[in-house]
Amino acid sequence: MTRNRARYEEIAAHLRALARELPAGSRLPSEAELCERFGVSRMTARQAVQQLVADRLVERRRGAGTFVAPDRVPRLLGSPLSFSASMRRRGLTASSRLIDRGRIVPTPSEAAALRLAPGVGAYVLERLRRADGTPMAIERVDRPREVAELLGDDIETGSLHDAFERIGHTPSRAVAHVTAQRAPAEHRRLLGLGANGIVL
Amino acid sequence: MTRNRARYEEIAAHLRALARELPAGSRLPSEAELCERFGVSRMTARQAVQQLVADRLVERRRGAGTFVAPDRVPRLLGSPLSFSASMRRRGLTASSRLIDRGRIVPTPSEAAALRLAPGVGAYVLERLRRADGTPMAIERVDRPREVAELLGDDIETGSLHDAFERIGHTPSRAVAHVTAQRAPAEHRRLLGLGANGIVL
DNA sequence: TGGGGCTGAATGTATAGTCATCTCCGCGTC
DNA sequence: GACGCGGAGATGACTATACATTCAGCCCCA
Repeated sequence: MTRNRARYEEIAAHLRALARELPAGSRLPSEAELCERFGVSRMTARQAVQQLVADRLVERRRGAGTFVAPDRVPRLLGSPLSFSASMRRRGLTASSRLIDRGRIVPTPSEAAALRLAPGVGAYVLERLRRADGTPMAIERVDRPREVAELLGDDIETGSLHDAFERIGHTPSRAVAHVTAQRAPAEHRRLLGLGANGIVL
Repeated sequence: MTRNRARYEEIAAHLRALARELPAGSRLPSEAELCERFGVSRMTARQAVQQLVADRLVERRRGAGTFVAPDRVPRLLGSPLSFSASMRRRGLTASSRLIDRGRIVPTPSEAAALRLAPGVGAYVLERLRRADGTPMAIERVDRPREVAELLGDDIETGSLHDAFERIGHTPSRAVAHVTAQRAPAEHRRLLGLGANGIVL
């Protein structure tokens, strides 16, 4: 009577709880420790850990141990924040075509959304993302200064997410926007977005 | 000299290729067949298959076999298209709070984006999505008629993705929109969006 | 002809190892 | 004090096996 839950599910639940209450980077119990604590074989403990790895809650470093994954929010919301990485995982080749880039003067309402003073120019970057040639998404990034440091980078095929991390801005929270619409200031207040928050 | 690729990676690559060229629902080789063909033990073959399962490229049915997963595009782009399911997988409780809903008369440009005749009203649905109480995303759906059939549903906590599927519209492609901006008609042409395509 | 049970096939769970490879850290040497 | 080597510990890859559970289809009997 194993009832409804397999042993490894039980262990995985225990680890999930740990991973949620421990700060990012904390070390989790090793496979050997789990074996002893739960009285299972190593493959069973391993299966539990791998479930968390698949969910990106945890990272394993060979020879070192198992650690709570950093930047949990972007991983939580999933792939669009890192299109390239997501496609790579699936064995597809991510590519992108630059549709447009340059400088615009935003309309007053756009300026408000970007927290810019009216009349100040903004940089625009717009790309068509493809997975093995099939168009999947359009990305458009409007950023006051940061994009300037990206213009000229290897943007045709690269990952915006990585690029943003290189210059020290990790996307924090995301606003998923079904059907295009401006995100009013009210939304950002509800989400507690900081000035560096990138809005999706 | 295993070189750079583990046996199970090799098998996984082979299966990925199969899964991509076969139509959805096709049966893939069983674990036993993979064992024989690649000369590995069952646990190794299994590891390869489970990699594809984690990527949602494949579904396994106990007692039946392994099959190419249906509706590949929404799964491909990941979670925001199905927030509830994504959170469930991570052991979190997805909830949502209705921010606003009702009828609006879109501005001319909004009407164009929705492919509506000017002056015709549209239904708006706007929700704050939370994972275990932490606000994660704002969803806003503008649809001419379909949303009407959702108003009154169990929308406070439910899944939009599921709801859309119930009434026969499966989200097809997605436009990921970094920083809020309207998606001009040009974008949808580039992506080849149909009238039922839901824009993210 | 219809229903029911049997059975083979397939996946799910779990055990108990082996060998490889990597990382971290301490200890000894220079 | 700096450097390097080595060992302990950790994950990665893989094997061989056993039993449980579920599904689907076939055959037989009524």
